Amino acid sequence: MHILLIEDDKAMNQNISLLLKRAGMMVESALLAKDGLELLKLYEYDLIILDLMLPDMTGADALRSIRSSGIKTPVLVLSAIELANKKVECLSAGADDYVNKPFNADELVARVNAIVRRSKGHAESVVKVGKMSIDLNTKVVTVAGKVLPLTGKEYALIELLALKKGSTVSKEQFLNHLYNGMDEPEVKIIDVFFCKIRSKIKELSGGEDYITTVWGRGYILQEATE
Amino acid sequence: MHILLIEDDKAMNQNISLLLKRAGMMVESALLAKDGLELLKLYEYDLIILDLMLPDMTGADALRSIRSSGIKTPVLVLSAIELANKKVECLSAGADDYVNKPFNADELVARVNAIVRRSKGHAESVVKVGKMSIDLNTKVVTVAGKVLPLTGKEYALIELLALKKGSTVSKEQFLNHLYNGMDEPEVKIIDVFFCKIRSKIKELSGGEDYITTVWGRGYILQEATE
DNA sequence: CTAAAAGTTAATATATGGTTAAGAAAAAGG
DNA sequence: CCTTTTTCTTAACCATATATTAACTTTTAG
Repeated sequence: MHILLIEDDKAMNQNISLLLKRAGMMVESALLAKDGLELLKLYEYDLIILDLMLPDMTGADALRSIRSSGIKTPVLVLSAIELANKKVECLSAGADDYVNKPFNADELVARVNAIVRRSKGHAESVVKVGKMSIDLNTKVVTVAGKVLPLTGKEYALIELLALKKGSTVSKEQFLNHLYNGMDEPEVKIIDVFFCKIRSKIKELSGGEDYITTVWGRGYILQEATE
Repeated sequence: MHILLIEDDKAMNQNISLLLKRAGMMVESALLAKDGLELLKLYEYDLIILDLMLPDMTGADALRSIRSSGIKTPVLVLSAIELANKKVECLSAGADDYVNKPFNADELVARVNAIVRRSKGHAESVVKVGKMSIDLNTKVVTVAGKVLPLTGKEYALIELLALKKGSTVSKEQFLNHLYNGMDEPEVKIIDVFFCKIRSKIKELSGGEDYITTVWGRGYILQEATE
């Protein structure tokens, strides 16, 4: 993952850079907005981390000039000051997230990952099976054009099926996806959820159902073959 | 992006023109204020770059005459001299920004982009949902033509909803927007605020309410669909 | 046939959201 | 400063949506 870091404070710049590199990311630094913009014209990045207060340009202006030159790379704004209207200005100027200094290292890494994942996913985030389409970004599942009303856990099941489309997913994998090993309920819950999900899908599709049971192994997302 | 450049010095005019064109902008030049005003009556521009010292009129006078003829196109004033009172005079006569000569090429481009962006944004900073409209610039929310009396935090909630119109906003996101991670109160506060906001909206709208709860995920700004 | 696996349904438990009131904190006014 | 008023926050309650379990039925493989 390539990240462009625009931050004038050298110590802070090095600090963040190290932090991100340790998390396996490739970081390029710029001390001025001007330099950052120059780099943006030459290379492609997955994310821009932008300090709000730079000597040559305010963060919001830098952001606007990034966006107006047609660059759609996600931007995370870093700010030392807590000003609500700055935040609003940045978000409306096209920022994807806003983090205050001082920040927690792990949180920053997590946010960076989240933003990049979100932006990458955007291109290929809709999985389709028959009349059903699963948008992994907005987390909305549609059947025959209508929204499938799913609860959180129900969605999580379909999500995993969509992510692993083409291969069978075991009940243990579902449990793991839903509870991460913490306070896992009984395996049976998976059957119960699929029962509910299927009846909801059939209601909208007119009897069709895109989840196939693989006896003894789990479930797989595919059109019913009969 | 269409720019009108009013600058009498031919070398400088060509210089700036080239610079802006290289940044992908379309530039039309005028050597006299008179000519510039004539062009403004005929065509529409996204920005006017105006030299402060022109042979036939001072920049400030040109500016006043532009504004008095009802043209709201943003103006960036270019000046060879750094006189604080000139700057103030121009800004109060309706200029949007003020740049000194000599200027850095990249900076000028950035400022131009910034101003245009800002001015465009200005037009679309009002988010509307049903009878409710949220002006992100003046921070005033209106329902059925009447001003909705909101406290600071209450407004901040609606503001984030408006910024993220079309997608669900989680309670954690609201907390972050309101408190920036510092001394965050309990999540419950979000429910309490929405309860109050809703009752205020309903009072003015006559029962309608434009905030929809997405169970387990957050809130979303949209007309009640029933 | 039968034992294991999966489907289904209803009941119970838990989590989340709506609402209100009361106390704490902050802002406004003297 | 101190007082008054407004705003913010917490706590408590209830209603409802969701999650989980349990019990029972159906299907499947051998």
